[in-house]
Amino acid sequence: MPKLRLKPENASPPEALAPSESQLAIQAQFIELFVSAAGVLGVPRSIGEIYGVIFAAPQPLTFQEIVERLNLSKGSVSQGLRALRSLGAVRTAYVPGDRRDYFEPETELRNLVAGLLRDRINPHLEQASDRLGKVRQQVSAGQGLSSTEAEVLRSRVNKLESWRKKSALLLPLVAKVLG
Amino acid sequence: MPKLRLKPENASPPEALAPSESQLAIQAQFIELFVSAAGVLGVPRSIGEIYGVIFAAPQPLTFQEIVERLNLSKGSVSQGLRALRSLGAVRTAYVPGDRRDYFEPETELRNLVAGLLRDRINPHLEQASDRLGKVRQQVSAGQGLSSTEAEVLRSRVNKLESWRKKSALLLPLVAKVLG
DNA sequence: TAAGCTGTTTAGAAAAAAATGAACAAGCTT
DNA sequence: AAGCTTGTTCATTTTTTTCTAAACAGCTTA
Repeated sequence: MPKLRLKPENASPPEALAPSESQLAIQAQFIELFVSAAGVLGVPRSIGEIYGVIFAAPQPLTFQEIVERLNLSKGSVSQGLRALRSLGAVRTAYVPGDRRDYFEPETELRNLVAGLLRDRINPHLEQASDRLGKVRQQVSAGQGLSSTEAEVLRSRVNKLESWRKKSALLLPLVAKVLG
Repeated sequence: MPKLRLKPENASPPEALAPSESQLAIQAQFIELFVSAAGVLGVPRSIGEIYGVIFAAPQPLTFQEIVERLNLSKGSVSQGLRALRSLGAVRTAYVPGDRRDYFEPETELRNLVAGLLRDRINPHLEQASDRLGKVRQQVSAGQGLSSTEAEVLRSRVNKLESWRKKSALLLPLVAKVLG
């Protein structure tokens, strides 16, 4: 008989028992929810699954538990957890006398949104600011444009500038409402 | 000598002349900007290009002009324009005596954001509401949970509910600030 | 009604993104 | 130090998304 890949059940570390059937059903619902959210946010499905399974767990989960419950490869889980930590969406919890990492969810919307803004939105906004300056220059210097054309282009650049300002106004407001 | 694929230059329809060099440079800058924005929003690059080229043009563009300026296939442009129209990001402009469609950009941030919310966010929020009800039910009915575990899960569900409420609060506010 | 435009649809190719799995590092334990 | 355990890295494979090209539909004019 080949190796059966049994879990070592005797040396009892402090991890959760195998989830009951109803726990599994609940977990599945949570995961669905976050997978759908991942779709909206444009992040990989697996990241939604990982956050979901952590969010659905009453206690912090180990890396190994995440891998087993989701049937994902270690590689995917490792990468997914890295992304989630960088967003501040999961934290590691310390468990005395256990070398393994335990993961628990950040549940404050304010902090989750802040992470998204920091990691995904802000860098692009800054880059956009640079580009916008460049466009403005070129439009000013523009040769070979009829004056009405030049006028339209200037107004387009001004529109963009006003978008930028409104965004800059909006983001702090978002933070405030969520806090 | 094989066919040279000349544009018929004699029958002069009301479309713009070939853009000058500086117009091309300006156009390129605008396009870069919107391609980058497409990245943030998670829409295909080609859609960013199409919106960009329309935004950069002092006059409305024809389908054919978009195809030529971007070196995209007719298929991509057709699909991209459909998506942009569905978002309300481009409109068709009527030109008397011309059978072709002319495209011009929606430039009000308020309307652009409204389109995104309508097409991309709202459907997911509604779906999330449904799922959330389901989870709540299952957590209430949940067997095989210790009472502390059940307590944590209930609080997680409540968190989700509060996220939903805050989002519902936030979206109108966004509309207001942008208007 | 044939022939020419204008644009749409869609099967399949090409490109991009995501997931896997095997090698590897780092830390314990014996 | 040899052998676990825990997790990371990264080259490769798989899956998904995006783009293309060719057929086609609907008008308009000859």
